[in-house]
Amino acid sequence: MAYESALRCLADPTRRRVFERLREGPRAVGELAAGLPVSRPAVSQHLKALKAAGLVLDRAEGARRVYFIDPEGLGELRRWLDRFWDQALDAFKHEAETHPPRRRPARGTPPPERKKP
Amino acid sequence: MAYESALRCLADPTRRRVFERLREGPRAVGELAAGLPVSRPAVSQHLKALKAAGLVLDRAEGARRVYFIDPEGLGELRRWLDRFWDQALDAFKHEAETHPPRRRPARGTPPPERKKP
DNA sequence: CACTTTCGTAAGCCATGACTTACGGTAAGC
DNA sequence: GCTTACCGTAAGTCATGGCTTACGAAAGTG
Repeated sequence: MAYESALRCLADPTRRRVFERLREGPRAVGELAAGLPVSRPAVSQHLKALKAAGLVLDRAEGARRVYFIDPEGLGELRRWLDRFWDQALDAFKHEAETHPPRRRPARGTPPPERKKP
Repeated sequence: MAYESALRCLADPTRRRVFERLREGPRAVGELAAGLPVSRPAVSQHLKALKAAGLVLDRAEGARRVYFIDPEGLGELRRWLDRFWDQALDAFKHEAETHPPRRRPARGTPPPERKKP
C-alpha cells in the first residue's frame, strides 16, 4: 500500500525534479529550492510528501536539514512494476498470437485476409 | 519523455484500476466500466490518457473497442526506474557510510558517540 | 430501414492540490 | 543575549483535472 503514494508523488513534475536532484546525493532544502522555479516552502511541502511516501529520509545538520533518497519506497515501487511487467508481457504475447496487429503493409504486400466465421 | 506521462497516468487511482484490470487480458470499455464506481465515459477518458502515454493499445471488434496493455510505455517506465534505482542505491550507500543512521538503540546499548571536530 | 448496442467527445461542475506569503521556532555567529 | 540563517507550518488563492450528463457516430440486430 505504498507504491500508490510513491506513484502519486513522482507524478508531479516539480516533486520529481526534487527527487531526481536527490539522486546525485544528499541536499539541504535551500540548495534544492535554489535550483527550482518555486519557493522554498513549496520544496519543503514536496519533501514532506516524499518522506511520507517512503521515498526520502532526512537528517538534521545544524540549522539545516539534509534530505536523501530512501531506497525503501523506491524498491517497493520497483517490485510492483516488475511483477506488473511479467503479467502484462504474458497477456500481450497472448494478444499478439490471437490477434496479430495491423501493420502498415510494405510496398507490394497484399492486405491481410480476414477470415469470416 | 514518455515515462513522465506514464507516471502521471498511473498516479490516478481509477486509471490505475483500469490499467491493472487490463493486466489480466484484453477488455472492452463496457466491461471495464462495469467493475468500477465511475461512468463509462469516464473510463473512455482514462483509456484515452493511457493510450496517449503509450500504456495501452486498442483494437476494433465490431461495435466494441477492446483495449490491452502496450508493453512499450510500461517498458520505458521500467527502464527509467531501473537506472534511477542504481544511482539512488549508490548515493544511499555513500550516505550510510559517511552518516550512519540514528537507530533506536537496543536495550542496554549505549547511545552512539558523536565525534566533535 | 428502424432500433439497439457500444463507444468517443463536448460542456460544465467541483474537489484536489500546488503554490504563494506570513509567521514562529531552532541553531549558528558575533 | 541579540541578530541572522534555515526551515516547517498555516492560511488563502487559483489552476488542473476527474467526474457527470448530453449528444452524435458507427456497427450489429430484427
